[in-house]
Parts: sequence; C-alpha cells; structure tokens
Amino acid sequence: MGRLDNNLKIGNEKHFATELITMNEVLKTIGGKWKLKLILALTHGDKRFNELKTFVIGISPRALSKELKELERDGLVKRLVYDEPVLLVNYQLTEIAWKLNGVIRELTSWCAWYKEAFLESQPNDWSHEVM
Amino acid sequence: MGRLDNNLKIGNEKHFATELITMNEVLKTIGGKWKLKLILALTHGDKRFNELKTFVIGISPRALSKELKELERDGLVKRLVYDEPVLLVNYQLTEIAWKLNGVIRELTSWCAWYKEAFLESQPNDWSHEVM
DNA sequence: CGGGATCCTAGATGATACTG
DNA sequence: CAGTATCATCTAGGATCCCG
Repeated sequence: MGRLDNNLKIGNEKHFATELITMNEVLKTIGGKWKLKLILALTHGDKRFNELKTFVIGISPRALSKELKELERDGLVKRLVYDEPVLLVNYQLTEIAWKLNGVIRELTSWCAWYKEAFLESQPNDWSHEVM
Repeated sequence: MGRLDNNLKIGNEKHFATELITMNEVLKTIGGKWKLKLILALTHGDKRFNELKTFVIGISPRALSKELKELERDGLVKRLVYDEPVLLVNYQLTEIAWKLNGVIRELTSWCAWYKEAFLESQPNDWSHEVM
C-alpha cells in the first residue's frame, strides 16, 4: 500500500485528501451535538426560539442561541422577525438546508440497519440516554 | 402549532421524538471529530495504525487509539492482528460500516451544493483550515 | 417571548515521551 | 510498529440569572 511520504502516490490517496477536506467542511457546518437535531426539528415547520427549546430535548437557551447564530451565519437557517402585535421570531430552513433531507434519510436508514445488525447481537445500552 | 406540554399532540411531534432519538443514536456512534474521517479512510482499504495516523491528518496517537477502540466496540471496525514475522495490526470496516457509504455520498454531494450555493456568494473562509 | 451575560465543569483533544 | 502514559489545554455545553 502506497504511503504519502514516498513519491509513489496512488490515485486513491489524492482522492482521499479531497474527501477529507470535504468532510472537514461538512462537520464544521453541521457537525456537533445540536445542529442536525435543530435542522431536523425545523423540517417539521418553522419554529420559534422557545418552541425549539421544547422540541429539542435537553438544549439550553445558551446552546440554542449559539447554534442558531451559527446556522444562520452559515446560511442554513433564516431568522424571521415579526413585530406585530408582540415580538415573534421564527426560524426557518433555507433551501440548502432542505437538501440535507437526503443525508438525514440515509442516516436514519443506516441507524435502522445498525440496530438490527449490531445491537440485537450485543445490547449496547441506549436506554440510559439522557439526551 | 401544538406543544408537547399539552394533551393535543399532532403526528409530526411524536414522529419527531422518534427521529430525535435516532439522531442521538447515530451521533453517539459516528459523531465527533474523527469517526467519519476514519471510516472514510478505511473505505480505501484496510489500514494499519500508523497508516491511519498519516492519512487522517492531524489525529494524535492518543485520539486515534481511543476512536478505534470505540469503533471496534460499536461494531464498525474489525481489528486484525497478524503476528508473522512482525506485529502488524490491520483495521477493517465491517459490513455495517460499509453501509455508511450512502451517508457519505449524501454528505459529499450536499457539500458540493453548499459550496456552490452559499460560499460563492459569501466567502466563508475555509482556507484557514487547520485540520 | 427571545434571548444575553456569567460562571463553571467535564470531557474531548493535543503534545510529547515512552514501552513491548 | 502499535500503541500507552502523562500532562496540559481547550472549549463545548450546562446552570442560572437577568433584561428589554
């Protein structure tokens, strides 16, 4: 197997370098503990700050605020302010965030496989889940 | 929009609760800074410890060791020891890990959309990438 | 209601050196 | 080569209170 530190580089490795960079970009944008969960929540419709806080179990206002800012900065979420009659702020997915549906679908079906293939043979206790 | 704290629950919300749990499970298994990168590296063929350390840029032996143990514990990676003539250890993806290909494919194509749709309009500087 | 400001801790991660 | 051990760091995240 070729190595990066000699002159003989096989195609796979250059390809992998590109993939690695892509993965870094993706993880910076939708990685972390809350981003995908928030996006998932918003696929069920626009939500307000406190709605998100209720739906996404376990998130603190501080974390929610920070995550939403980052998602907005990165173009995944739009912040819509309605000032009449009271202050309401709605968070809404952008087009590009909606395209994460494919990712979410794959993750979900992978998880189903995973539970069937692995967990049943060797109970990994997810029931202690704190969320 | 209904809320979780009253008796009127709409279908979406129960569905969302399930999705949220799924997402938690997924993130526990393949979330974090290194897991997907390691899996990606191994899709290019089995690799030894130090090969992985070279390929997955920036990972320390400590982190690599820990991540590999977790991946093995969770049934995503097999550890193959060859003792002749010198000690060699190969890490190999399991069947269930190979099924993450769909996820990786979706992530990659989403990233391409993302860069086209967002980055070109508003340069988010990924060139400072430390990895 | 939609957050911001503060304080704080646990766990994740890095750097480096070392061992069988 | 395949890791471990140790130490230091860093920071995401929680708890809590506050404010317009």
